[in-house]
Amino acid sequence: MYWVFKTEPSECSMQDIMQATSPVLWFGVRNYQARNFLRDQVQQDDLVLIHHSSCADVGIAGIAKIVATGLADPTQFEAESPYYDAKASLERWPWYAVTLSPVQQFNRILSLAELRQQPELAAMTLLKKGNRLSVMPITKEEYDLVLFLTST
DNA sequence: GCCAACGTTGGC
DNA sequence: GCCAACGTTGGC
Repeated sequence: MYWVFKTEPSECSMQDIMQATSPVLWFGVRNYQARNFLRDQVQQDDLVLIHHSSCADVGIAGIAKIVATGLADPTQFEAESPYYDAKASLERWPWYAVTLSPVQQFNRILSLAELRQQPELAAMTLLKKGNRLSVMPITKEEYDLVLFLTST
């Protein structure tokens, strides 16, 4: 499948994924709908558009590939972490993480305004007003069109 | 910094 | 189980 992951570049940027020497752990999802996608549908070798959010240059920065799925997000067990969840135990934990390897960093950030100019992308969850999901499925057609835009 | 939109909480 | 109040997200 194809996905968009929302990430704050101050935590995990496309550059971080590019420069890492081993797969990067992508963690911090604390929304049940996004968690369910991550747990139940994200599969090894799926391709992911990496969207930078809450930053100066908002938009899609590149592509990563899923390496491992079904991992426990370690931060849910770390009391000092902002992602700590007191209800999580080693026997029973709610929050999942995956690892990512780089595929390609785009030569520019594709802004939301630019994506919105494409009528074929209007159905993308990422472009919906008020959307807060950090893990969103997209169609192959949407994925291919985003890739095409980076070549224009 | 503003504010719309959404998820979560908690009183009843 | 409803729903108002509250907190958070996130683009602008």
